[in-house]
Amino acid sequence: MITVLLVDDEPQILRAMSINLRARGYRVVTAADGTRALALTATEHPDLIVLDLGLPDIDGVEVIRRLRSWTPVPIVVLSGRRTGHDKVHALDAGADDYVTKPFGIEELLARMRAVTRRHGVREERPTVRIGRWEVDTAARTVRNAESEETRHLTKTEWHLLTMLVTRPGRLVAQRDLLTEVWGPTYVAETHYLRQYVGQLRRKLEDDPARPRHLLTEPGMGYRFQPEP
Amino acid sequence: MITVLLVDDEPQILRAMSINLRARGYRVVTAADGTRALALTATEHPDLIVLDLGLPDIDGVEVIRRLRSWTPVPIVVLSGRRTGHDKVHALDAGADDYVTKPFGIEELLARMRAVTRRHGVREERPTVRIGRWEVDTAARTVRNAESEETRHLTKTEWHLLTMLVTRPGRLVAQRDLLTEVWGPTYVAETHYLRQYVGQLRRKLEDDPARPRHLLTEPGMGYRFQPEP
DNA sequence: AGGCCTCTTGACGAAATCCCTACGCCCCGG
DNA sequence: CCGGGGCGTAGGGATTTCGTCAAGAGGCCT
Repeated sequence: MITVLLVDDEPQILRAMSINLRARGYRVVTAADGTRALALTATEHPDLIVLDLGLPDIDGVEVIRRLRSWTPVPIVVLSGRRTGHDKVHALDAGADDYVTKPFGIEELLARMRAVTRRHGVREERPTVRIGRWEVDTAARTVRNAESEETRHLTKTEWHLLTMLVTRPGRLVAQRDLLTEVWGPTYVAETHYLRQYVGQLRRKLEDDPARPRHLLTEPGMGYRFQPEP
Repeated sequence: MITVLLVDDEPQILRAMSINLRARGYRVVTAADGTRALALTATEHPDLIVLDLGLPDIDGVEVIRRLRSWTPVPIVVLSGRRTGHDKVHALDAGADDYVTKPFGIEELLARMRAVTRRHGVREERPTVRIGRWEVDTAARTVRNAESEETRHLTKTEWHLLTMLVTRPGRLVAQRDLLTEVWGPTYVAETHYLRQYVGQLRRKLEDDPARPRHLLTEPGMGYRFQPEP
């Protein structure tokens, strides 16, 4: 699992971005100022740092400089200022890429992927095997381990599947699945689960009628059983 | 262990919810007003806050706002008011989820699980040993400590077993088991207990006829005896 | 508008679980 | 010796829950 250190002085932004990144399978550590950012980089060894330049204690560019004195960890900079100066200074100091606010989460994710790839961060994607299929919940792809065959999953199918595979071996209660995927008003609609689990089995299980990885626990919920 | 800060101005509710949450393995800290809630958040570093909006000193939404100025800790809001305004204000201020009174404990627990999960709070596994079996009541798994063998328990079996293993070494009265698992109208149906305890023994005890961990206390109830 | 994809909803046989009855055992006191 | 209370085991019918087919509803792109 890839660890990202998020550095921003606004708690709301930290919160929103954390939720998004965790949903994509990243492990997220947050810091609200430069001091903590430097400390956490040392203790948590993040694979990637996403850094807002406007920090309360230390100037963002200075943070980059201090990091670069001892670690080559990739750094993606965020900044609200549109002037190019920041960008130049940040890149000079050793940042790897730069995103200007306001930005879409997809843009940030794309930059993060690009930077980690360039740095050869162990492409240890949070990929999961279901039979002969390789499921990458971060990239949202399913492809056959041998051939180049791929499977397409819909948004709802991904949501449901992610809920299951991120808790390998654990029972996930029907209630949890329904509230998370369809919303709290759907807690009683268990037939949605049957419907969509059935679809996932048809797309991913070798023998959909005898599932080996997407298991039913009658009356309780479902369980993703990883390969032994 | 996950620490939950419970904030509510009614002592009975605090007490009832504390008991329930502790039985599920949470560590619980309580506060009866906003001032204490803010102070305890700083000193106890809870992993999750469950907050009633109607507080005697500070408005609940204001409490959320003050918390959010410095911490991204997940917040689940409780409110008796049915109007949507509260909900919107609370979520705007930075709450993560919302439960309207009256609510079932299961619903609250589901929301708590969803929120802590989204925030990447790591849930420890209260795993219990019964002979050569390792029982994980959170994941709902039973697996052999040496081999990869597993045992499957049904919903009712899990319910009953959880009641026993969460009170290690203590006698659990027949009436308590029946009330909790089958409901208050079944307090006289002691043969259900014999039936299901028998099934659990066959699945978990080395010698079901001579149980060493799921013990009968004739006329009173049953007791889970942990390994020495 | 038309077609495609996805989500929602209904219906029904199949499977798993639960509920319930029956029966035998042990211990104890009458 | 007998009978009763409490316990453990077995088995089958009843009920709930599940899987799947099928089709309608709604959104989005062409």
